[in-house]
Amino acid sequence: MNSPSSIKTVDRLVRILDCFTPAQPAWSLTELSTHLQLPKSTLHRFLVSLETYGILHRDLHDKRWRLGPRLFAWGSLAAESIDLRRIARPVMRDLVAATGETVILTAYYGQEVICIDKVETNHSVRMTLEVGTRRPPHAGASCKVLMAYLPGEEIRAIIRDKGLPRLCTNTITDPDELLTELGAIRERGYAHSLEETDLGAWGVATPIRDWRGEVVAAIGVAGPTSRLTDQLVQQYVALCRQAAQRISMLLGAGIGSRNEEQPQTKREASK
Amino acid sequence: MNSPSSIKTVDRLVRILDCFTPAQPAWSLTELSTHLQLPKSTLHRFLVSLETYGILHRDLHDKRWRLGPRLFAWGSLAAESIDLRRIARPVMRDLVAATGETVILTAYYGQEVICIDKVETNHSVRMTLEVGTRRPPHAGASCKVLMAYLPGEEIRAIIRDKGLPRLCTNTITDPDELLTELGAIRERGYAHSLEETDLGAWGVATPIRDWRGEVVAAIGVAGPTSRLTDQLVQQYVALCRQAAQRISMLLGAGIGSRNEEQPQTKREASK
DNA sequence: GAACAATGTTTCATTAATTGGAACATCAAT
DNA sequence: ATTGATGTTCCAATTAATGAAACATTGTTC
Repeated sequence: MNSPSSIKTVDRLVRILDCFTPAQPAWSLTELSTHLQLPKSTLHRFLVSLETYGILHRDLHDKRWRLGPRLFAWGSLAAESIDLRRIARPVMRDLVAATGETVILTAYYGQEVICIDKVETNHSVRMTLEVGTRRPPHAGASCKVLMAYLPGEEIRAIIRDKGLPRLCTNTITDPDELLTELGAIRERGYAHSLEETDLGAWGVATPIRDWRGEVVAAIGVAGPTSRLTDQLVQQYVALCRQAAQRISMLLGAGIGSRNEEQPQTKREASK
Repeated sequence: MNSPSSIKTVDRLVRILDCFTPAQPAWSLTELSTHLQLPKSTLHRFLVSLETYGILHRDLHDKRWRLGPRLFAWGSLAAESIDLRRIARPVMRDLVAATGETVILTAYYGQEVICIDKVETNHSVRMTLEVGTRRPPHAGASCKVLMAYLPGEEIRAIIRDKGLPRLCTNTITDPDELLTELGAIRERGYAHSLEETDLGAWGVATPIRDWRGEVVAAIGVAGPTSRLTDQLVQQYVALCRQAAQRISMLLGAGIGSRNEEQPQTKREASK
């Protein structure tokens, strides 16, 4: 869950803030104290300190602690740093229109896959994944495709550190089986999944590359099994791949030797 | 800018993270070091520590530091705690449709006004304010209306701590003038502004109240002066007020004596 | 391509800040 | 009024953060 960093106070801070999840977004002091195995006095000092800056917020109504507006502000700013979103959004909208299913944009960070953006379909029965949600990398199409293009070292680290917990009926829990699957994904250039993360859900996903050809994100289509047929899957894979390529292109991928030849050439000719 | 809290490391952390703004979203170690007057070694330890958790992110391309994905994740979660957004959104959309101008939802926190949500109009010339942006409370319709309903103590504190910096031609920079204006806003029940924050921009705003009758947010309409006429302003004020009332109603306001029976003893901070 | 300059990283003795047990305060329920 | 639970403050012990300086890396100039 948490590897130690160079500043212990930061470690604690992260441990505290990470307790706030969609499942439990509000905590009382005592609850947190027992959950984190931290003395109430220490925790209390942290909470009050964090409240000073609006990082946490004590609800006047139920007297519980929640994530505060400062995090909201920082988070919004962090989102702007990801200009990938701005670039990908129109393409994602097109993909939703073409497939009639929810489209998600994901990236890998720190042994987790985070949902950067989503565009939902209008179908009343639809796949939904909240923006900002983090998931383990071994289950689901978007997760697997991102994992597939990590360095082998990193893949082994994930399996070692996080294990392969079963999230749903078809989650791959055997390391060897997963490695084989990741190899297959690299070969095919896309990943698909069926009930690996949620019952009644399927997904396909393809990698997005930056100007260096590095996989920096994934775009995925996901929906309920009720609308699933084999032909559709192949169609969706093709559309998804096109979308990924369009985004990659916008990120400067495939311009060829544009950045390969530059290093020698000095632009400072006027000097 | 920063009042001391009970944990110094948290103070530093906030000071560091607050350097990342829309104006300067990326910093190098040396830049930050000189800006914050912190030794490079100390700062370096912080940055590396924060990177461990994805709170900051070192861009591989330009080697600069930016806000990281974990803040994005926490921010998204913090946004969910503000269920005001979910409630207000449909009303905001209606208001955009009725006025043809951008509508913003704002709240007061820690001597600042933060933009919680926005719905933009389709006009090519339009008012835009990014979600998550923080502004001083003394200029602009939304800001002023939120300020107007703060306790007098808090209003004085803002003027004392932050001053009244001039942001645009019509910014109110005189304390007495501002207090008079805030009184007028309370009497009228809405605020309006013309070029107080941005050249060529106007705005009107009305307060949103929760089930206790407390002002918890503001809804505002804003646009370019090119589309402004006096009749329109009055029309927009009426529409804006209706919208605020609809949202307040949805928050449980005006259900009658539900919470009115509580004695009017305000829990003044008896410190 | 050697020398230089600028930026980034590590080390470690000194110093200051965090810690947490325990005492105290507040609140709700009976 | 009494009890129990939750929240808040205190302070001596000890740990953890500090930052000057040495070191390493990267990029630029001649």
